[in-house]
Amino acid sequence: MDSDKSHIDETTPRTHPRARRRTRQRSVIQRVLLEANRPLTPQDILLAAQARAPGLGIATVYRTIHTMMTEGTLVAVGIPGEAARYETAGKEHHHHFQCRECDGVFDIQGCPTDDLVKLAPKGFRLESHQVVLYGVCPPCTGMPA
Amino acid sequence: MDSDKSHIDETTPRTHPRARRRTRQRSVIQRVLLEANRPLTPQDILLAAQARAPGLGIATVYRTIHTMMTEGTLVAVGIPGEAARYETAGKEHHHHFQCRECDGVFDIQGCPTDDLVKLAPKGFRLESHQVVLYGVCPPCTGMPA
DNA sequence: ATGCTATTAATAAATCGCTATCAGAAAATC
DNA sequence: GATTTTCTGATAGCGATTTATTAATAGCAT
Repeated sequence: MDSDKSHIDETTPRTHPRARRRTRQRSVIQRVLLEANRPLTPQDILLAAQARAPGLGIATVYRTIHTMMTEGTLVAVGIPGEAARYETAGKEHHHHFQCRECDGVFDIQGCPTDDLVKLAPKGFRLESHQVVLYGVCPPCTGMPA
Repeated sequence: MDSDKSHIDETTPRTHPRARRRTRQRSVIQRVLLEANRPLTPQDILLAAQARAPGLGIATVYRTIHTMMTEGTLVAVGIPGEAARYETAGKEHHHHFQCRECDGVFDIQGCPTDDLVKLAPKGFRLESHQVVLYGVCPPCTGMPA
């Protein structure tokens, strides 16, 4: 019984669980993130998920975020001066737009990568970049969604 | 005594002083910011300034930052996931590079503004933008400064 | 169904960045 | 140099975000 586990190579030291379980809370949070199609704050996630999983706690949101980040199914999106937001991994290279009215962050496509690469001065090894556009989103300009 | 002040129009409600004094601490902090030529965190400022003003406290750094921001001689620079940094105002439009080794932030010149403007999707009113390049700075690549 | 254990909700507590407080130090003014 | 009032340093406090704790709940394998 006990010797059966002795050969298991724990190369991935898990902070949390060793065998994942499919819980209602986790499913709902994952669905919220998938359907949002834009980066959400932990609070955003909590609010949206509580509609489908009453009683959901903020700690579970953070735990699920960690789990998904570890799995590689979620990535953090940082916006200057803001708490981290999270969006599903696997999207193609893109950047973000933040509305100064509602503070919402939206995905935008396209990127003048070549032009940005040229900005790196001599001696600086460029590895990645990030663009954030600021302004007002359609709903906040009075336009219908 | 009291009536003398009654005619003063306090249109600018000062959080802090009304008549600035030239103190050693303030001079040193301002010099640090001017000579840095790149955005510094309050902690950066504190460390650099303490060399020239022993005993300098963090509160004074924050106070001076506020004072200078109010004066318009300092602007805040936000880097995703980082505390605010500050650099002297008046520079022309530019962006920043952050070293993932030392976390230092450096000014870079040039900006493909036209290309970035095109990224804003229909219905989004673009007002400003920010570019952050990530990589390794010259000193951290082993190169001499 | 039962048992094992991952998971959860609630909440306490730790961080972090920044601000307020206040007595003493030090500019500016006389 | 004495006076006045700003300025400073030390530290407590605050708001926001994130993590740890813990007893109870609920997947999942048997």
